[in-house]
Amino acid sequence: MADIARLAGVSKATVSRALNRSTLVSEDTRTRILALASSLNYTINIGAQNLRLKQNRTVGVVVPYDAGVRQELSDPFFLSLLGSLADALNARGFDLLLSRVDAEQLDAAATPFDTGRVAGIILIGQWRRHEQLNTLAARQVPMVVWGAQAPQQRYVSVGGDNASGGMLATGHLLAAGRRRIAFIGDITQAEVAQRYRGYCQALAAQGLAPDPQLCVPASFLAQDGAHAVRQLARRGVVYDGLFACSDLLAMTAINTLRTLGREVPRDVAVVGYDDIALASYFHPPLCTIRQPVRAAGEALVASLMALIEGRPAESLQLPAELVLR
Amino acid sequence: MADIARLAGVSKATVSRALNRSTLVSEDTRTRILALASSLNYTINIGAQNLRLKQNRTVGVVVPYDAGVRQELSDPFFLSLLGSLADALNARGFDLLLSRVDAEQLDAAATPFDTGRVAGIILIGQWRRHEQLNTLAARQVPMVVWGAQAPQQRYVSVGGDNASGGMLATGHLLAAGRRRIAFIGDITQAEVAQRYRGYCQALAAQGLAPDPQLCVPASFLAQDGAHAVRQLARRGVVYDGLFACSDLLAMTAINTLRTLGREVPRDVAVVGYDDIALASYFHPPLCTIRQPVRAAGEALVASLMALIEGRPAESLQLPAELVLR
DNA sequence: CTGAAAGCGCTAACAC
DNA sequence: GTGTTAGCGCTTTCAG
Repeated sequence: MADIARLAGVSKATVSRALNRSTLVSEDTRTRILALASSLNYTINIGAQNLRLKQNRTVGVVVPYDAGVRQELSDPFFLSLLGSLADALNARGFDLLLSRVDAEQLDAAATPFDTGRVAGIILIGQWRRHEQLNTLAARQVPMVVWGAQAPQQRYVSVGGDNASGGMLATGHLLAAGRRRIAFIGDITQAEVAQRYRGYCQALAAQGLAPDPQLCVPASFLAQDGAHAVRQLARRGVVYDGLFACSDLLAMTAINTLRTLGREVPRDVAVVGYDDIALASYFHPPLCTIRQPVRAAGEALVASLMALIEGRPAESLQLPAELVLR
Repeated sequence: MADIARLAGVSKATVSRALNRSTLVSEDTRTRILALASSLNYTINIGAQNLRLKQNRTVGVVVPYDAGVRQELSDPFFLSLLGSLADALNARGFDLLLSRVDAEQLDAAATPFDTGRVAGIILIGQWRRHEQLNTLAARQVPMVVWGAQAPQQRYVSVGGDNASGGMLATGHLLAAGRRRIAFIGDITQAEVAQRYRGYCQALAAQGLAPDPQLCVPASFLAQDGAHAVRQLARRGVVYDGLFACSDLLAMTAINTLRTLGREVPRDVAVVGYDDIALASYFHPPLCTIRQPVRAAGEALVASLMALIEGRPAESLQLPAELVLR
């Protein structure tokens, strides 16, 4: 900026004003400065500007990883959520700083905030240790979390309506005449637990009780769909419907059912969750519960903006929708 | 930092030294300052530190979008590449700033660099306008691009070996006895053009000539796989093999073949490209060309680090690998 | 309308 | 060992 000032024969102050389109600078000095700046590919240094203005137009998006697995960022649902966050932030003139933290050390998620890198944090992905989030919130870290609402939660969350999703999925299978419906998912995860609750409610509405033999634990790793189906086979339990808590689980489950000689949907009807892009290309057509990714990104960003500006923000549940295929 | 200094009864300089683990500070003042800082959740403000040190440990990852479609960031291959970039950068203590630019305005990709936000740029995704990249490179923007090597390119690129990938895919189909092999892909894209070249070479090795009737244009949008298969049907052209330039195209192509009453792989054998996670769960099993995502992220970051540190960096091609399923 | 000067939070000579 | 001071690139009073 000093260079531009020298070349234009004015002071740094005038250059600053011209570049910020202040009205306190004459028409022709402004155009002269602007021309000079663009010819030199000069742009205001945001770091210095932030320092001076004590502002910050960057948001941190944090995705936890399992220290053990150290797997790639690979869940299609979270990946597409990330894309929608990028768009929602860009639209508001915010940058997105992506970082990954150990799922057990969630307090590390606040580092980019503590170091002044970002104005707030959006947390997406899977983890447990909810109490660490409360600790962060107590520290006044502006933060919005994707996921289920916990009973004692002191932070703002945005999530899908998992209970309703579970009901829709199970209700659809029941409506198709299925009566023995298996459930695949990790019910120690809050979101999955809510889907399981919806599952139980839908069964109860038909006067059916959930059979614990039909509930199989599974992580969000795709291959667990295969494990779960084999587990059901080992248990020797009879079933004609299957509700999988992600589309990836549903797909591997379907392939495994096929290798076990069971035809989908004739022998076992399957419903997945998320409605990832690939669900519509799968064969047989995969019926699923859509999570509104676009709206989710928007809502997460809108809530975070409120927190950053000191306005209150409510936790939110977005509607789940049954996609028939 | 001033607060900490006051509370510890020392100067800001001492606090700075203690926090940076300088040896010029006595053992017990250091521990006292460190304790104070952590109890207050205080961390050095990176923005101010960067300004003072004229350094920057952030890298910009830029993903172009089509202004028309304004689609979500959704290509599974680029998404997983993004994940591997996040890991590779994190491992080096760098942050990742994600931004999206209009594919027609690639010069905007340099904005985060011009504004001093990032030390360099990694560009992934699809675009045309290669000449804009040369312009950026001429401006000395440290930049590494994922993709094909162009003849007159003045920037550093890292990409897969597309010619070899095309040969492997086609060679596999030929080895399976297929002789009429369709090609689906947008050969105006440099990477796809190279795959097409590999396709032609593999055919030539068997004394076959490529039939233009068998080459169908398609974008990377998944549904184009369906369009392409219908196009082939309209042309009334006979084929028993199909090489699709992405797994998504292959999957929609397969589903469309099925609706047209053609069985895969009996009537038409199919090979895809990328080896995205879902390829292994697809039915029928999808044979594909693997792009080494992990190595790609590493290589992109390593090359960018070289450029940032003023070392030379060579453009690079990573080996393609045939995945049989 | 424009310039001089102070200061955002930090670090690195240079003193002591 | 520790403190003083100048300055990274910017904005913004306050004077002119």
